[in-house]
Amino acid sequence: MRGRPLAGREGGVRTRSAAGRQGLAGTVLKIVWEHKTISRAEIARLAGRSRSTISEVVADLLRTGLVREAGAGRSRGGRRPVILEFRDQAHVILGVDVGATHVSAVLTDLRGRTLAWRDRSHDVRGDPEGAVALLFELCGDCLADRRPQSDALLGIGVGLPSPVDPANLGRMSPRVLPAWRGRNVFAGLRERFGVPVYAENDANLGAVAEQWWGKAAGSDNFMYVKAGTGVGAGIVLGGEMYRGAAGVAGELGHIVVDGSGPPCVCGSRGCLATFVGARALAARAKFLSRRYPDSALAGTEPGIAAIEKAALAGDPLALAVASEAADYLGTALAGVVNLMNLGSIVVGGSLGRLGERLLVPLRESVFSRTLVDSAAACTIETSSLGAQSVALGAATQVLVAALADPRLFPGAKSR
Amino acid sequence: MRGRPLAGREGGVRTRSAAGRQGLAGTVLKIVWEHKTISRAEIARLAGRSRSTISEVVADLLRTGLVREAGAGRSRGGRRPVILEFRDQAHVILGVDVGATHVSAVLTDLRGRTLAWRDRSHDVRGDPEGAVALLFELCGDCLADRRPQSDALLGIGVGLPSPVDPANLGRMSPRVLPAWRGRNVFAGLRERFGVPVYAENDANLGAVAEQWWGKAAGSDNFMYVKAGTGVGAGIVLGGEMYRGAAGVAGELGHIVVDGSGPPCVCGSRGCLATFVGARALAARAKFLSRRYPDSALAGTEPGIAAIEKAALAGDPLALAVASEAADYLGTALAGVVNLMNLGSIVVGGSLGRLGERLLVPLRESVFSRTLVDSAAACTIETSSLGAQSVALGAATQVLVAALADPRLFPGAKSR
DNA sequence: GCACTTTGTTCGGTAGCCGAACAAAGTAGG
DNA sequence: CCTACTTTGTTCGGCTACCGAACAAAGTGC
Repeated sequence: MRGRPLAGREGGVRTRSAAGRQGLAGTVLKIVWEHKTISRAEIARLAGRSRSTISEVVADLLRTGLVREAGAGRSRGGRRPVILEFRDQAHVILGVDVGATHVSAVLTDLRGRTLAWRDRSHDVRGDPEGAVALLFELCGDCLADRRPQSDALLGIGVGLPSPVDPANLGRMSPRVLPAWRGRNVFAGLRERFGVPVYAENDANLGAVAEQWWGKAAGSDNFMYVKAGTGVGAGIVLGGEMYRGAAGVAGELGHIVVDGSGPPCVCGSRGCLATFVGARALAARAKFLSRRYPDSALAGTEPGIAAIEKAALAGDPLALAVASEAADYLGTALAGVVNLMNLGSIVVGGSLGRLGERLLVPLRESVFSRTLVDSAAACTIETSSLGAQSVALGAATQVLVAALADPRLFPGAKSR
Repeated sequence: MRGRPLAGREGGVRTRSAAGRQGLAGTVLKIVWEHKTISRAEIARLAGRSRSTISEVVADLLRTGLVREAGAGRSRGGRRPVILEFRDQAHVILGVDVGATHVSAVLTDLRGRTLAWRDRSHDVRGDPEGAVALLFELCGDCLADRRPQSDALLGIGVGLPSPVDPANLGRMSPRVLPAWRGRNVFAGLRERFGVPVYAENDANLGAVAEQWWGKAAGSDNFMYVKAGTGVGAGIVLGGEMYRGAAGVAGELGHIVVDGSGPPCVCGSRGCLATFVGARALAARAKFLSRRYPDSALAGTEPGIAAIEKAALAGDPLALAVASEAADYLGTALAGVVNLMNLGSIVVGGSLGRLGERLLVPLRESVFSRTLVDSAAACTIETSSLGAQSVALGAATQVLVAALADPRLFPGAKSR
């Protein structure tokens, strides 16, 4: 949004949405998707185009099978409108989540509904070859699950625990999965299943999932925090994924929250990651266990999963660890909220699964440190999408691309 | 940039710039402006349009007087091109900077060159009525300075030390200048000078100035830090000004840099503002003066201006204060660089005027705390625009709007 | 001198969208 | 039930912005 002159010679009053790649067809398709059922006249009003134009575009969409006519709607004082309906089942999408220690895949329809789901533990870094085989296997399994077998596959989305340059998928950053370098996994997927493949960073996909199906719906400027093994973030600004100058934006873990804290791998001291990473939480739990001899965790070597479970059961030691983590996380997030004036923050990953037990101390920590304008604009929630979050986001990015450009749907006229 | 399918059905290969408000005319005008001199054929290649189309648009632009033909250029192996030239002197722009304790105005041509400059100290909050009168006076003075009197005024930009909602100038946030509420200063300016008026937050305008005329030129994701009385920032992401969910983004001063530091007005402890604000620096200088009895500042009650002057003269006490401030500022910026993966940071305000004396410790502080990918992508500089920075940015925002939509130029055909 | 480029213009054509007009199908008020 | 007015969706002529082919003018390089 640029500044406007007071002496504004107003341009068109119409709300022409910033069309996606394929202009009007994409705009209209997205409107139908959003409303599920809608008439041509209503689309024309929303898109700011004439009814005649919309009629033409809709005729194209009807031919793709994505949209169908479904009887007459209620009159608004004149002829009854013909209701158009988005066909959620017209295609299916595969979403794959490759983590550090697991591979999972989800099959969804065009409304993000889960049709099949597979999750398998695997040491991805230790056995990258096996991970690729597993990835193909899970995809095949999910596809075998769908009933009529006839729903065409629209595409495959892949989430990776690494920065991804979407413009340059062929050459992946070798940082996280060195063994994947060279062997182009994505090209393999594309050939095997005969559909486009999209890849993206996992935290970014968590953000996409929240934006479309979760707590961030309707928020244009928000951050998804993935607090698991490490602390990462997916940032959506102005409704678009923000990647930064080199595509590595989202390193939330290296914001300083205590200048005199322990040293961090990044070279600084007291980084957030030294307080809320999985290893830090485990160490802290062990340290505190003397004070909580009754805790279920006392005397054990608790992992992140054990702490999560204990906290959900109300274990005081686990809650103390979570509360401390929330305070540190909140300190970092407060700075971000002040600087970026975010509309919402959604916390996912293991910490996010604690729900209210995390949110109460977290909100307290953030809002006690933010300026009133920024605080008022920002809501803080935990994710409700669970372990499928990243895979769901991976599927969603395929949906996003196809809604913006209906030509990507198999069977759509290509020009 | 959205993710792209590997199986890309490539669309147009052309580089159609994301046209501004007025489509092709704006795109072409901006290209001419950027190249200063350029041929029609070259424009066609850059804009990804046919030569016939560009010829037509250029014919329109020639009529506005913004562009003129200036002889023949060098042949590239065929007929010699007709060189088009952007007329920097076709119009002038007024930029106004209303600070807490001063009002200044600059008159520029369309290349950002200063044609006139006025700066006056004034207690704006204490005497808002007087500030408005002063503002009108300085604008009039600047306009009286131009030689031929014939260059038409294009518009007036105003910078304010307060969040500004550019979509809603009539009602300003009453936070900073309560007395300005109601009396619509902008409407007054518009009527007096008969041109559009644009307003914007001062830190944002500093960023605009750096983006167009300063150290951030060419950077799409950068932050301008205004370290003066307070610590604010103007953030440009994806080439566009970032405002946040409620238009108040940029509060850099309330990032925590020391969890056990002194309490801050925002409710937190150890905020950046408690270490590098004008008041904090003065207090710190006083405290340290015992250790530096030889310092020019010892025994005085140094203000921010005195510290700045002493530091530039090499005074050890002032340098120590600056160095400490740089360390704290760097801690906060490191977090931002990690999270946002910025391409560059430009420091302005009083701290920025210290140049290398600030940059050496600041860069050390930032880069010792950032991950290699983020550090490699980011350059850190001090502003070279000096006190005119905000006023220059204010003028520039008018230029930006007009280049994007040539209809805003007086004399341009309105359709 | 000749073959080949490049530039800028002219001109017919097209895609995308609009608006007027219209028939179909409704509502609301007497 | 009849009349006046709405709303919907389609048809159709037309406009705007742009393209591409063709061309003349003006160059280069061998």
